[in-house]
Amino acid sequence: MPLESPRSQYRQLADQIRSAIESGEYPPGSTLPSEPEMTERYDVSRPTVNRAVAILRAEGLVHVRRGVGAIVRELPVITRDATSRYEKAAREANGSHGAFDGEIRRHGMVPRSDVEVSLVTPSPAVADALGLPEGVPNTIQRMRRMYANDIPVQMAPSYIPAEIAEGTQLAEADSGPGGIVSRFEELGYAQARITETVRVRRPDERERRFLRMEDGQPVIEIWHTGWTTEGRAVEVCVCCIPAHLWALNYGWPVS
Amino acid sequence: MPLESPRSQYRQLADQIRSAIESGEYPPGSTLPSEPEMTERYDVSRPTVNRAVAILRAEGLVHVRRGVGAIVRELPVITRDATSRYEKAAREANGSHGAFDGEIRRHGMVPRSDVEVSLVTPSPAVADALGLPEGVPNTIQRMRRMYANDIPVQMAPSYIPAEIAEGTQLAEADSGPGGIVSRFEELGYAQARITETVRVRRPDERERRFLRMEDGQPVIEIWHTGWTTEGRAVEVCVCCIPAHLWALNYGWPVS
DNA sequence: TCTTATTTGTTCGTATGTATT
DNA sequence: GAATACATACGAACAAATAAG
Repeated sequence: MPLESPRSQYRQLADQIRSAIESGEYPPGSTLPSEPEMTERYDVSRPTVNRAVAILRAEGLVHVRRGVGAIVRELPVITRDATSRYEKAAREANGSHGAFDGEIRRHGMVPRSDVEVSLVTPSPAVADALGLPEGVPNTIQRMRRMYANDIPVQMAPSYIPAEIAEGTQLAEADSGPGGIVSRFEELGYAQARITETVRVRRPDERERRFLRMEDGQPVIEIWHTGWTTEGRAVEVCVCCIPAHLWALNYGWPVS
Repeated sequence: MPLESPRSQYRQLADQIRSAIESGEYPPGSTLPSEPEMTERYDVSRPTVNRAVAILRAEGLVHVRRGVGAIVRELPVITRDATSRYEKAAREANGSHGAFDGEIRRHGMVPRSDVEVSLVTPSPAVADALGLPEGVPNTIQRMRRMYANDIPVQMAPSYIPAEIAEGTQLAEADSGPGGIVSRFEELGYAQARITETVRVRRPDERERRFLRMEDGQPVIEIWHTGWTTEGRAVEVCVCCIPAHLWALNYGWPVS
């Protein structure tokens, strides 16, 4: 590979492979040529090839497994419509259990999710968001792990004051039709206002492993808070999703 | 450095340096020890040190200049409050020209922005978003480059149908008090509803250079659309910001 | 189950180039 | 111009995961 000075070889190689992927030469599910093969084909060293592939990994374009190779990813971009996902119609459409189900079904994929419910001592940040005292086991955690076509796409622990949730379906794994938002309504804690804070960061090891994320790939973290008309925060959800898989939609009236 | 097998040396080293930064051992503005120095101190090869530093760069923690070293960044996280930034009060507070000015001032920093106005043929995506025919120079582009304390923090070209903007202050570099949203109001195209789509991606070369971004660092791209009560899209803004510098806030009533 | 070939992950030592001071 | 510091690249080697027999 002839090297044009301003652009490094590994970057040029990454560009070339990316083009090949986008042109369909390497379709989703196929593997790229092995590193030794590309070493020869492009006349560069193996570390250089490895570094080029690392770029594509960080972009979410390929998915590498040792002993197998670099597999081209299918890239179903999932749209999360924040505004409509908390409307009753969207939550209960097609018999969906909550917003996520409808979201994935709309993209023609099959949703699945696990929920683990437990009584926990919330982190200071969560306690603060809920207006609860710190360091006390006063919160129900609903740890949801979500999949689309069996691919992990979201990890989202929700936190609810135990005072509200205990003894109700909010503290059960199956939250029933319409998801927990519908349960809040029935319990007299209808969510009247939503706020969300969006940040991009690197995943921690646990998240990286669960979401099967490549090195260098960022996640989007959404702190989602549901408020009653009285201004009480009744639910905080810390949603963690692979950045390359999702697009977020928001819409609101200008007052 | 003794190597624990499951975690690579360069990752361990990155962790160590990160901790040192967070503990204040290397305060913002200071430089890390040089690579040869760390090579010796941690007893690893220089490429390994380089790779560890690359992680910190991608995280936005340090900023590397050849011939100088790795400089620890100050990390002022700027909050972009999407809901309130289009309210008149916020836009015109402190004599601010538009939402951005107020946003930066609120963080105790000094805002500055350049605007270049030109008549352009919009990309298909922009034309589509505005409901205009493609391939025709029918759009006013307001290319804004924004700075906080003279650090580039945002690149945001706005697109307005030429039919609306031409001959008005919308087509001038200085959009006047309250920013262009106020001008739309005066022209009878008050924005009644906002939609935003958020995506995370790698910056292109131009963006990377302007925003002084390190290798591997993602940007947030926000497609912002302003709609009139009649449902006409009168403004599309493609906002590009370094992901590590910003947090986005949204809030809306549940209907 | 064990073995072997394949493939990627990581690291080293070394060398050269380029930007800055 | 010289010294310093990072950027990139090569070749080699061994480790670890996987697949096939």
